Amino acid sequence: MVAERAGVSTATVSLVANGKASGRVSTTNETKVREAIRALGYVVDGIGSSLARGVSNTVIMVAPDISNPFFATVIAGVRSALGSKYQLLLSVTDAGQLPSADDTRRLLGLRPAGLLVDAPEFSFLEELSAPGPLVLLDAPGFGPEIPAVNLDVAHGARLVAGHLAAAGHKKVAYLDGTTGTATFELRRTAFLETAAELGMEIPAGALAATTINVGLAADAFAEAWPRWKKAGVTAVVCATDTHAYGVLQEARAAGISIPGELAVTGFDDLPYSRTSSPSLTSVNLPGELLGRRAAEQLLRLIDGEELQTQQVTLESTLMVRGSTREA
Amino acid sequence: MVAERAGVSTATVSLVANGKASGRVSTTNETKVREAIRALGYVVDGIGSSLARGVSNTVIMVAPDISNPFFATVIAGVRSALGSKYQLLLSVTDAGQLPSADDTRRLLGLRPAGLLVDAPEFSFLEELSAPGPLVLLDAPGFGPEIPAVNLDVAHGARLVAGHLAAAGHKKVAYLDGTTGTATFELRRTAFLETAAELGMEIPAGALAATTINVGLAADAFAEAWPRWKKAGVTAVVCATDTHAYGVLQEARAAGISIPGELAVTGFDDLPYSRTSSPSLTSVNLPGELLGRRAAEQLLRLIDGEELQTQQVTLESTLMVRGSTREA
DNA sequence: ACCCGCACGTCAAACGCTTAACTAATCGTC
DNA sequence: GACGATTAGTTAAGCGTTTGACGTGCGGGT
Repeated sequence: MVAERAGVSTATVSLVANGKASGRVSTTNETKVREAIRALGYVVDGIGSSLARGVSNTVIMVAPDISNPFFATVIAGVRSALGSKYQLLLSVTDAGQLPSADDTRRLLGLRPAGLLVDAPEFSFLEELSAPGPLVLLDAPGFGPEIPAVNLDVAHGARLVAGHLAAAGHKKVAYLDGTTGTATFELRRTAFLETAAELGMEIPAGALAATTINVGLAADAFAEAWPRWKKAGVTAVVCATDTHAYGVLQEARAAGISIPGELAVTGFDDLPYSRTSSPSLTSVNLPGELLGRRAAEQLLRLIDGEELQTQQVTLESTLMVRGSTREA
Repeated sequence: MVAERAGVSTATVSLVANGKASGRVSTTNETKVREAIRALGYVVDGIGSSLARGVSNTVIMVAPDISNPFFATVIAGVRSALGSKYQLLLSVTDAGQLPSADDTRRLLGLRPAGLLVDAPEFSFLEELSAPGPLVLLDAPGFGPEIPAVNLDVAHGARLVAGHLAAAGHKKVAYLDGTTGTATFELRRTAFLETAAELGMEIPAGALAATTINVGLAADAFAEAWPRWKKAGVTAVVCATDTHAYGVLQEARAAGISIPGELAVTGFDDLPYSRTSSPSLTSVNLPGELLGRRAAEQLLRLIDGEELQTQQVTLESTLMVRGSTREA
């Protein structure tokens, strides 16, 4: 044990190890303790410490969709804001699955200092007895009483509509993502509304949906294009970049000139969109910022502060690239 | 408290909650306890439980590179093998960074039932006093005494060489990944060796390296291609699919016909490789299996079994596609 | 009747740490 | 030189479980 090696009580060791030594421990003893800690490679036992304090120094982030490259940037933001005081742990669910209530309960049993939840749908958190500090990421559609940091995807969708309208497109198609997901609902409705306001038309049948997958999107586009072309569609708006990749690929295979014959837009601005050919016009979502802000809010909650704003919304930006603009 | 509501002691509650009731608790009491548990929404406190048992029911996986889509499949495998007995938690490091020794120590302070480490380099684990059950993923170059599940990337590289030789390629270029990383070293040396054995030549200057990034790979290829072409190179082997995407993109931009004028191969078989155009010949690595096997080994270690094989190596397969074969 | 074993429960120690409360010693201050 | 204030350090009471050691009845065998 560290205590005996340094010739002090465990209380003193605890004080030193937690940096609460000033005014309680003499410098001589402090160095002795540090010395012993180093020599023995002692690390404060997180379990014991958590039990005594009633809470761990862990922040748990629940995420459903780890394969999304966007997610990595969110994590980076979270980490940078969290610093070294709290240890970030990720709990992932199977792809596309929502976190199970059971799993979540067990997570709470670990007594995290705070919880970050990045799940589009999440029905049961409210039921949980004492959730403790909690911040939702990119989860619109929850009450304003629950702290969240959201992305203004509706705004992004309006930017896309504005951009295409300004470029003179009259008839456009929309390739939707998984229906029923909040973010995709927002993207679609905002786009359709704004398009209508700006005098653009979405011909009958020019709205298709598919799950997120390059190949499926390519198929969906291949199937729909003859109809769309006949209807006079000159631009296709994709609910996510992944869809757009499929469209680009299929369009190239079919010899459709982009953006000459058909303009294509994406959403999410995944890394590949910068370098694809043609490069993809897309709505950039500030992932790193999303993570950072969420973690900052969480830290405030952990410190017992009142949040001046429960709901934070981050703007998205339109990155205009080759798929909608001649080079 | 559950105990008083059911009119029993906490000991009895513990027995029931852990399924150790048979032979110790009467059925009447057991149902009473279960009833109380349900009514109160009681969940065993992980912290208290971990302290008492000396170990938590958590498996921690350390991973450096969460943005790699390959990683998601590994996770899926781990989860499926782990089942619901252990809770999987991920500890990610900043992109490209190795886990810091300090972080790792703190993780051990959480008393995980086991540790899964997916880091190409990891110098200090051996120093850690009592690491407990530990399995390394895809970390060749560690001693055979430390349990690991590895991917036979060398075999994959040989398959690539064989495939190209059989297709009649005489002069090939190699676009390497970050040098110094174990997996890339293995890929390169295995490829170069086999290529030589099979009578293929890597002309001087036909070996370039770049970090993993589509754009950088494209640049590197653009810069090197005139030389390579002059040297008679008819195929370029990429150390990772990401590089290959850059090459494909640049080649298309430059009007190089693939695979007619130049064959391209990748490595990792990322999801996009199936659907790119042309589709990419690549070495498929069994990510899901990697995760599953590693978790299975870990479970054995946790149960105190001896491993019959400390080191497991999983075969990779060559997926021959359009980038090396006319359709 | 008596003893044994069995089924059912509870006790209480232990896990490793934190922290309020307390003691002891030192130091000014009047 | 006595007293409060300050500083340094310890004691011990938890935190919420788990689990081996103990009862305590009760039925069966002799």
